[in-house]
Amino acid sequence: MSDFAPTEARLDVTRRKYPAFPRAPAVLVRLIKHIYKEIHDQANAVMRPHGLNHAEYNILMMLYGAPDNTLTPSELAGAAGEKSANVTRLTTELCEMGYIARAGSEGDRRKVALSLTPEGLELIDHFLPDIVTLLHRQTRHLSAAEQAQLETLLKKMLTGFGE
Amino acid sequence: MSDFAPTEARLDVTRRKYPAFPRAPAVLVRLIKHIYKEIHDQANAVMRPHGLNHAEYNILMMLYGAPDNTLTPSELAGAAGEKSANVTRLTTELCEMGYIARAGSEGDRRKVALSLTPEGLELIDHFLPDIVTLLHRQTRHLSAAEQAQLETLLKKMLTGFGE
DNA sequence: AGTATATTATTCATTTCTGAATTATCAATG
DNA sequence: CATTGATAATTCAGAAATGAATAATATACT
Repeated sequence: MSDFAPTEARLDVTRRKYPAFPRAPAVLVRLIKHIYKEIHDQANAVMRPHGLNHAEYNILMMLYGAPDNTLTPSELAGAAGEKSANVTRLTTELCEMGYIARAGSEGDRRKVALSLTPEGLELIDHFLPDIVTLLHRQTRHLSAAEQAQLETLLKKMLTGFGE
Repeated sequence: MSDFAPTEARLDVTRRKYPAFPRAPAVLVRLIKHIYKEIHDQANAVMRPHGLNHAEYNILMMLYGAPDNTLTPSELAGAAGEKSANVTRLTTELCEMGYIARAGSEGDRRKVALSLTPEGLELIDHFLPDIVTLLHRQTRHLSAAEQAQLETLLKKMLTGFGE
């Protein structure tokens, strides 16, 4: 599942037909796609026994990391990398499950405050060990130095992605 | 759209509450998620005028890079990182659009051969300039050396991801 | 104050994806 | 050659995500 050689071979074929196709950027994009899909699938598998999926896990963790365990839907969208329409759906479901609560914001009445409930916090404590294991597994081939280096490079890549 | 500082802040909060949460792996995973989502959105936007989405683009490019412009559905699933059920749907649609063709495989009658049609090849030639531009834009902050380094590290991360 | 512009969140129809069967073929073994 | 177990592709129902439109509130400007 992790043999990247065929991808390289395909890229060579592509470049023979279309020499302007930039090898390194294309490899990077394909690698990131493959890694993301694995991360996504594995997170889904780990979270399933807890009754959640990857997206819901992310929403909860963004709130867990927020001051006061509270964010607005649009902050949550940015933090979790979800479209706002999707955040509405996900948070509505999480509300129904009792893990987060919705409240109007006093300062700006357009805004909505989404907060973890005690049940949500309890759930997080319950699944975090599995996630920690998963994170270690997903990075186990990289030394601490390599992780730091990779972090630097990915941040650089992300810089100004939207312009 | 590319300010990663809030993510780091959230991670610090998380680690104060739950010290075992591994900082570097979590950052890497979140970075990859963010970059992938950007890549996905931008590819969707670029391909839309051509009547395709990111997934369909990928399917076509995997065939473009294959010997004889032909792959089986399961090869395609591995190459494009899509679930096989999804490959069936995507390729059926691409067949209906006339960009690829389905044929039974002679050697093994369980297999199906999916090939680019001349129309498919023509379409690819037509959209590739836009994709090349996009790929350069997405990696423009990285030097050639950095791209090579990043490639090495991502490959290392991907190694044995599935075990 | 009144009007135009921007932001926030949601809704809705549609598209896209997933996981769990199901069907068909192949390969190996007794 | 009959049976068992793997592999390939598809189907299907349900889940998840998207883009475009809407409603409500806020901000800036004249």
